[in-house]
Amino acid sequence: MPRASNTREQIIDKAFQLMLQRGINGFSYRDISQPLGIKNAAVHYHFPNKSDLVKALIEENHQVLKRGTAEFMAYGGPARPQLEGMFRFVENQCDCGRPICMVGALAVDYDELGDDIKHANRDFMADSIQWLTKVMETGRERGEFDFRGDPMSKAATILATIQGARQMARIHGHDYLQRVFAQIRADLDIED
Amino acid sequence: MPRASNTREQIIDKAFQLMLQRGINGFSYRDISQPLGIKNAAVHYHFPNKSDLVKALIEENHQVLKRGTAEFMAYGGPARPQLEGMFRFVENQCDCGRPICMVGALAVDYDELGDDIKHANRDFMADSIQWLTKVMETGRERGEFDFRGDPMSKAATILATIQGARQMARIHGHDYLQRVFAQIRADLDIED
DNA sequence: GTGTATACTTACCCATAAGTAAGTTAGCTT
DNA sequence: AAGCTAACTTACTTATGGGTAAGTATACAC
Repeated sequence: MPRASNTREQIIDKAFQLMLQRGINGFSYRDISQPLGIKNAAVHYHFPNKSDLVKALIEENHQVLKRGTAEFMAYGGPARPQLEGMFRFVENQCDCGRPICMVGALAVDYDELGDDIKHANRDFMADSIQWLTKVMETGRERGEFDFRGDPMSKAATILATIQGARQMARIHGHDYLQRVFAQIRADLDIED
Repeated sequence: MPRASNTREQIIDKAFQLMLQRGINGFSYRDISQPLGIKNAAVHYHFPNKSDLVKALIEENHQVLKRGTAEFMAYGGPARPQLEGMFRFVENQCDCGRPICMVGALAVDYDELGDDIKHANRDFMADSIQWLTKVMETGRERGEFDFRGDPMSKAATILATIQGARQMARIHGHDYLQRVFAQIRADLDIED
C-alpha cells in the first residue's frame, strides 16, 4: 500500500455528508466503507470508534465553515455582505447534499453524546452567535440594518431561524429557505 | 387478560416521549416495552411495524396539539394571546421532556420515511403555517403587531425560528428559548 | 361449558451494527 | 536484502433491533 493514501480524507468526506444527511445515528460504518470500496475495518483503523469519527467530523465542520466563510466572516467591513455571505453559504450547503447542519445532526441524539462532543458543539455555536452579534452591531452602527432588541438576541434568533428553516425546507421544499431569508431581510429593513 | 387494557395508550405515550427526545431512529421496541413491563411482541401486536407506530405518533401529535392549543388557536379573537399561547405551549412541551418537535424528530431521517408519513408531516406543517398566517393577519389588522413583509412569510419564519430555537435550547440551555421569544415579540413591536 | 376473539408471552429468526484480532502487502529505511 | 511500519483485509465476535410464529390466558357470547 502506498504511504500517502487519501483514504482517511475520503472517509471523512463520506461520513460528513452522511452525518449531515441522516444524523449521527442514521449511518453505519458500512455506509462509509462500501461506496469507497474499502472494508469496515479500514474505517476502524483510522477511527477506532464512532465517537472518534464524530469528533473528527466536528473538526471537519469547523474547517469547512472556516473555508466557506472566510471572506464574509472577516470583521470590520460592512454588515450586509457578511449576512448575505452566510445566506449563500447555507444555501450552498443544502445544495451540496447537506440538508441539516451539524448542530441539528447532533441535537436529536444529544443526550447520548460524550462530553467532549457536546463541548465541541457548544463552542461552535457560541462562536457563531458571537460573530453574528458583531455583524448585527456593525449593521446597526452603520445604519445598514434597522431592528429592535439587542444585537445578541437578534443574532441568536436569526441563527435559530436559519437552523429551523433548513429543517423545514427539507419537508416543505427548497424555496422555504428563500422565503425565510427574504423575511429576515425584511425584519432588518433591508430591501430584497 | 382483561378486555379493556390501556396498553396501547401506554405504548403510544412512551413512544411519543422517546420520539420527541431522540428522534425516530433513536429508540427501539425494547425502550418502549421494558419500562412498561411488557414484551417486545406486545408492541408489535398493537403496531405491527415501526411505520405503523410512527403513523400513530403523528396522529397523537395532532391530538396533543389540538388539546393543548384549542383555546388559543380559536380564530376570531385578538392575535397577541394566540401567539403567547403558542409560546407557552412550546415551553410546556420542552418542560415535559419533549425537547424536539415532531417535525424535527422526523427531519433527520426524512429521506427514509414512507410517503404516508411524509404526507402526514407535511400536512401538519401546512396547518401550522396557515394558522399562524391568520394570526399575523389579524395582528396587523388590529394594530397589535407591527412587522414588515407579508403575513405568510412572517408566519413561516416565526415557525422556523421556534423550531430552531428548540434545538438550540437543548444545547445552549433553556433560557435560549426565552431570549428568542422576547426577540420575536420585539420584531413584532410588542413590548415584553 | 364450549367456542371464539382479544391481548398478550415465549421462543425464535435474520439482518445489521460496532468492534477486534490476526494476517497481508507495499514501501521506506538501513 | 532484511526488517520495520503504515495501511489495510479477512474473518471473526457480540449485541441489538425489527419482526414472526406458535402458544397461552382471559373474558364474553351463546
